[in-house]
This record gives sequence, C-alpha cells and structure tokens, in this order.
Amino acid sequence: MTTILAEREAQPTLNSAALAQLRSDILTCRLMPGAKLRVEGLRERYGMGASPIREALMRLEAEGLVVLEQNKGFKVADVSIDNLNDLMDTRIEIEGVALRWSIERGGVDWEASLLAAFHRLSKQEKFNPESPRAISNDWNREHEEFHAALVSACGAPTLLSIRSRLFEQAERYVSLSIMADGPSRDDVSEHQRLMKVALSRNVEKALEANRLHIEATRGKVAASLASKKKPAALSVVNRKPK
Amino acid sequence: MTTILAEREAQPTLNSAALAQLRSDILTCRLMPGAKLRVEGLRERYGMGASPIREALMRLEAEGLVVLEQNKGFKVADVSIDNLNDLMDTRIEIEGVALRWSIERGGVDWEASLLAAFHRLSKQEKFNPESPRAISNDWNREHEEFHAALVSACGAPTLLSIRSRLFEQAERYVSLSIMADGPSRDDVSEHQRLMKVALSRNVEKALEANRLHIEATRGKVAASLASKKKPAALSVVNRKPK
DNA sequence: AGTCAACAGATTATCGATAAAATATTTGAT
DNA sequence: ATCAAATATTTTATCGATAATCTGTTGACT
Repeated sequence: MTTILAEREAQPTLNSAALAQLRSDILTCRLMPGAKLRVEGLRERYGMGASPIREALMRLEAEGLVVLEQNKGFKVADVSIDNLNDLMDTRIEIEGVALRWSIERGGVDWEASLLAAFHRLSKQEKFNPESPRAISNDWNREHEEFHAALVSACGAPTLLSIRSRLFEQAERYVSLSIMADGPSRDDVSEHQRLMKVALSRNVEKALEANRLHIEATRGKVAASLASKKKPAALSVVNRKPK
Repeated sequence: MTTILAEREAQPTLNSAALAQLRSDILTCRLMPGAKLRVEGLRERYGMGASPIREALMRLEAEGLVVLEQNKGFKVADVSIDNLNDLMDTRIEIEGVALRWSIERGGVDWEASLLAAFHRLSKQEKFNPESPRAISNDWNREHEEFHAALVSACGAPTLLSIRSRLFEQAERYVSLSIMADGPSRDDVSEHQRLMKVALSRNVEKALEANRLHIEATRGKVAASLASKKKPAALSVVNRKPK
C-alpha cells in the first residue's frame, strides 16, 4: 500500500504521521465510530511506538474525533442523530458568517481562486469505479478546497479553522452514509450554483444556498443513520485472542 | 502552594494534571505568550515525566494555546493585535448565535440558573488585595460560569464548546492586560444588564449588549497591547546555564 | 574582520520496560 | 446453579534511556 508509506515519508515526524493516518482512518471510517482504539493494535497497524500514537490521539481528542476515558483508553467518537443535528446546525451558522464576510471582503483574487477551485472539483471523479463504497481521496481534497475557497476571504483565521474542523466532522458522517447506501450524486450543479451566487455578491442568496447544501447532506446522512445497519463498535482495532 | 497539590490530587491521571496545570499557567500568563516550553523545564516544574507533558501540550496545541514547530519543540502561542481582533470578531458572532438560541429556547430552569450564576458572580471579589496584578481564581470561575449560563439553553453542544474555547483564549488576553495596567473595574452592572435583556427575551438588545461587552474588553486589551511593555518571550521555562 | 565547516552541547522525538488500573476468569461458599 | 471474592490477564499510563535533530561555538581559511 504505497499510500500509507507515501503519507508517512512526507511527515517529518512519527507523531505527525500518526496524526495524519489516524485522522484519515477515522474520517473515512476505516476506523468505525465507537471503535476501541487499543494502543497495541495501533502500534502494529502503524508500525511505531506508543508515544507518538498517544500524542496524536490526544490531539484528536481535542478535535472531537476521538474520546478518552481516563484509565480506560481511547475510542473513536460515536455518531448519533443528535450529534449530526448539532453539528449541522452549528455548521450552517458558522459557515454562514464566514461566507458573508468572504463575499463582503473578497477581491478579484478571491473570485479567481474560487473559479479555479470549482473547475478542479468539477473535473474530478467522485467515485473510483473499483471501490464505489468510498469517495475518492482526490475528490475529497478538491471538495474541501472548494468550500475553503468560498470562505477564504473571510479575514478571520480563527473562524476559518473552526469551520474546517466542523467540515471534517461532517465528512465522517458522509463516509458512513456512503458505506451504508453506496455512491451518491456528484452534485456539480449544486456547487456551481453556490459559486455563482457568491460571485454575484448576493449575500442572502449565498447563505440560503449554503444552508440548503448542508441540509441536503444532513438529510441524506440522517436517512442512512435511521435505517441503522450499524455494526459500529464492532470494528475494534485489536483484541488479544484467548 | 496547596493549590498545585490540590489540583493535582484531584486529577485521576498525571496527564490530566499536566493539562490542567499548563492550561492554567498559560491562561494566567504565568507562562507568557511566546515563551519556549522546554520539556525538561516543565518536568521539573510539575514533577513528572515527559510523556504526560507532551501529551498535554499536544492537546493544547489543538486548542491554539500552544504552538508546535516540528523538531523544535513547543512554545506558548503568541499574542498580537491581529489575533486579538480575529478572536473578538469571531467571539461576537459565535456567542451571538449561542445567545440567540438560548434566549429562544431557554425555559424557567435556564432563567433560574442564570439568576443564580449572576448572584454568585456579583458576590465575588474580582481582585485579591494581596495580588492586584491577577484576577482571583474564584472570580474567574464565576465569570466563566455566568457567561456559560447565559448561553446554556442554546441546545447545540458543539457550538457551546467552541464558545468556551474562544472565551478561554480571551481570558488570556485579559490576564495580560491586567498584568500590564493593574486592576480593572469590576463590571457588575454590565453583567447585570446582560442578564436583564436576556431574561426579557429581547434577542436584539441582548446581542447588542453582548457585543458591547466583548468590544469593551477588546478596547481595554488593545490599549495595553499597543503600549507594548512586552517582555513576552523572556519568560522561558528553563534554559541550561552555560 | 568575515564566512563557513566541523564540532560540541542541548533539546526534541521515540522506544522499550514497568507500574497502575481495569477487565476477565476462576474458585469457593450458599 | 448463583453470586461474589480472589486471582490472572489484559490494557493503560508513565518512566528512564537513547537516537535524531537542532543550535551555538570554535577555528581555519580568504
């Protein structure tokens, strides 16, 4: 698996490699929500000692992707309808503010980078024919970058970093939904509309479009969650046999 | 210093003790913005090994109180006018949303807990006569709890946790300002007004009052920062002599 | 004097071993 | 058989030691 090695080589430190790996494994649900994260298992999985792994887990705990129970170890954060609603409600407001400021403050550079990001996203296939139960890595990246481009002129780094953390959390729910129900539409037109209203500097319409975009995701994910085919906590990282 | 021991005894794990200690030392600026955080120094300071300390630092990094430069170690996050403005702008919006929802959704329990929190805050001295260059711990706690009470009925845990992280960051700027300029007014009336407009369910007035409350802090802190008597990076945790 | 390479000292990142805590299993009494 | 105390096993949390990296200093050369 060249990906893992590549990702690891790129990192200057085992710690950051562990962080990148864990984040990716959690966001794509290779590590399922609720799964126990035994250090020994992760050590084997990533081929490193306990320290860099625990440090990475600690960081992810602060981000809400991992939960630590004192003296009982780490597990992947659970998912739930309540948490989904909480998350999406919060996203709508926060992305709303960021988008408003971005539209009000963005210059021609912002417009250009938004167009560019949209173009890249629209040319990228969402699903890899071989594995239709997972979104392509490249598409995910372009998608994240498109939404980041929308709000990039917002001028408040703190707000932007909060936004991107929430965006990540949402990605995890989407992965889950796709694992359960298979590929979803590649919503190019929805993104195009978002871009258009933003470029036309119509704040109200842009906020509404963004809200609907988020609501659409919420609806799809909520449906998957409700028809709970959740073997959730079963994907344990490692358990000593007998 | 019984505080340190007490705080430490209360924690089930060295890790969480380190976290609490570090957070507190950073928020009160006993560890100054920009200060290098050498592990050896922290080991002596807190009397524990490197692992729990590094794990705590990693977590604080995610919260933005600490910065990690790969292979160069940790330091306390810097402060700046730009960051202050970014932070306060973001707070105004996020606390605004939380406050709106809380006012719209809060029941009589919310009203009661808000009244109680205000009462406790108003009975608490802000400064300890002995050390007028630092806000009393108790006041800080009651203050945080009063503001938490204001938004507690908001119904979105994610939003609340973001709010409280931003609130913490702001506390650090306030500490800094007080270290530089000495005690500030104990703004009971300002808090009382906030509570009143919230209880009267007047969303617009409440948001405005909250905005002004934050702007007042921003103004005071910005003034201190501008007259920069910053020996900032000088409070290094430990440096091997000669 | 100024620059740079090589070295020495300090600091970070990581590992492997161990103590502490939790969980699972056995055993003995009712 | 049932429950609970006692024990064994697993897992977590932490330490001390070491390898890797960075930083500051010395000294040779222009």
